[in-house]
Amino acid sequence: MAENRLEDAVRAVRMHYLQDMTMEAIAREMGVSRSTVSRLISFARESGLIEFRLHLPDEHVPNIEQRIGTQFGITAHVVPVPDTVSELERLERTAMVAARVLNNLFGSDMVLAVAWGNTVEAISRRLVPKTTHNSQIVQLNGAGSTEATGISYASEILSRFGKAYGARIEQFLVPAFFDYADTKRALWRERSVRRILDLQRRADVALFSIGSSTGDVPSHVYRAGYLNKAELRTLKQQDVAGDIATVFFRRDGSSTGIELNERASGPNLSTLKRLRRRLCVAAGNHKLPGLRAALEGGLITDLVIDDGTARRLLT
Amino acid sequence: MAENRLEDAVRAVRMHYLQDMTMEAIAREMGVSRSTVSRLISFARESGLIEFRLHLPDEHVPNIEQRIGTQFGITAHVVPVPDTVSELERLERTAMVAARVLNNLFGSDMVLAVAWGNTVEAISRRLVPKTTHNSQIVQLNGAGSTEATGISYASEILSRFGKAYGARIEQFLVPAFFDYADTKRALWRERSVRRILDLQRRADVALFSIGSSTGDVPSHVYRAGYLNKAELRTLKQQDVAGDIATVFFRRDGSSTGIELNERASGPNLSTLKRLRRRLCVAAGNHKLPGLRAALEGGLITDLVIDDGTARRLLT
DNA sequence: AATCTCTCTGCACGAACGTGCAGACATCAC
DNA sequence: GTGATGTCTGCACGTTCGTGCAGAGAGATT
Repeated sequence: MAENRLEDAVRAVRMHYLQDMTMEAIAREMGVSRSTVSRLISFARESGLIEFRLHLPDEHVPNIEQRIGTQFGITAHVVPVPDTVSELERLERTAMVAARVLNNLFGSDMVLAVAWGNTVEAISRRLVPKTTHNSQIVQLNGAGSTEATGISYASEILSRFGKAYGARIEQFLVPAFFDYADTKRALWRERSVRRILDLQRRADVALFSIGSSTGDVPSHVYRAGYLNKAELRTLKQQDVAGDIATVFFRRDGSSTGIELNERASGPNLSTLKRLRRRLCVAAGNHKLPGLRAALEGGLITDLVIDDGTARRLLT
Repeated sequence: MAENRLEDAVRAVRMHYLQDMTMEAIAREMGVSRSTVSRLISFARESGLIEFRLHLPDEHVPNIEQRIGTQFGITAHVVPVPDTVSELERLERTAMVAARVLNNLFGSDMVLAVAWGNTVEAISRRLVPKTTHNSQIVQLNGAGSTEATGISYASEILSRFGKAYGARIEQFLVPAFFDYADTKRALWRERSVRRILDLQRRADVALFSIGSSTGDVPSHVYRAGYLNKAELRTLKQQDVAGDIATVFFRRDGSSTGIELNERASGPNLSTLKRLRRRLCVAAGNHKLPGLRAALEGGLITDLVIDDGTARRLLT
């Protein structure tokens, strides 16, 4: 029966979307009730069996996207969200679009490196399944903290990606930040760790957001358990604008001389920049300073951003 | 205003299909009525702004398609249609799918050669617009007859294609069949005609159905005004199974020695076979003998066919 | 200025759709 | 055999959507 369900779904979807038939008519032809057809079609949508693809006649790409694209040399996807909605809904809706954009970038025989945090978590809940072969998901930075809640959180995110793409997942079982740079250097020599590092370097697509200390929902790493007050103060003194996967950078996109990076588990920025596609998802104005800096540093190749933040980015 | 309409449509479509919002909610955000949103979205669908793409997890391609595909070495699209519906509806629904399949084959910088007839006419009415650049549509065979109704019929079909793709169209202003082979040979030397012939030879995609003398709706060329009774009798004697664009062939796909082909306006089969993609659309059992022959002769690379006919094809 | 014509919008109604619920049926444990 | 458990289906209801119609507004015509 289970295989039949999928075939039925294909049949129903074809009739509905490709032949413009009503579910009623499809039900009659398939000899089931209309509700069953409705359910088959929902099932098909949820399992990514059908994709809605937008064909913009080039000259009609919304000009915010065009302007962001040309100004920063990236591909931009602007998510229409009115300024009135809550930060949370803005994030959710941006995440939903990001999930679909990701589907166009990631596929068989590829490696996807994912950071973790509020934004990526939201995306992980909205992923549209897509069957791939021989692909892998690798965690981009460690999640261990003094409170130890981060690990299961990160691994849950990761497993959602694995499930959606039918891919093998590789956790990165190290703390987000080390207390001693020496420990990191030592660990980085271990073969188990090097295997992960190597996979990260070979990633075809990296997915991340921008970490920021401000905003209603500050990024995880700026909250208790990861960094202490002294460290946070130091970051501020060094004019840090944001971070990607625990690696900090300044307004001009540079990261040299920021001591904390020596103890961070994420990839240094020059390593990151070697990856082919670097998909950044940024929702909310509090991401702006960090986003500007990341764009300045050329850390991003593809951007999903909400409407309001996009407009402010251009001013 | 006109440009705004398109942008609004894009916005609405994105919210509806990519963010799963109801039209009600979209209307609120855009400050218009729900009906306007509904109309914007219909408009977007009709103008091909949004495409519904089916992702089959490979191993789940309906096995009729798979079997036809491997048995004949082609790509098959089987249109689910119950056996109970009328021939007419079967044709309409097959045509609708064919129009979408064509959109995947044809694009910018390409030449499309179209035959004309009941099937292609139905397709022309269902075309999904798609903007292309520097592409051309060329008529594959002449339409003139002793009754002279065919020309405007064929040119209307052609212009629909041109409109849908924003492409230049080239009519082929010659009769479907010549009375004297000499006339054809003479005309084929004319530069105006050679320009068309050359375009046909350079076509990237050819679109045609199979002509057949049987069935409720026999193909145009088998009806009055094109061939007389003696000619039809001769075809029968020579064991002709069908035709593509006025060029006849036998059960084994061969066409040598069929005298009428010397006087036909369509491309001879070896010329046709040089084209990269040859999309055949066949709806209805009466097309079966001709279709088998065409497949036998390797004249087809892509096939859109209704379910019932597909099943019979495999037996 | 008055009138006509064309296009676009919201309203209102009927058609199409999604989903909680309860019954049917299969599977498994004991 | 009996009951527990889980999955699937159709029904019925509330929601969401498409569309004929009539009014509003913008040019064009006289």
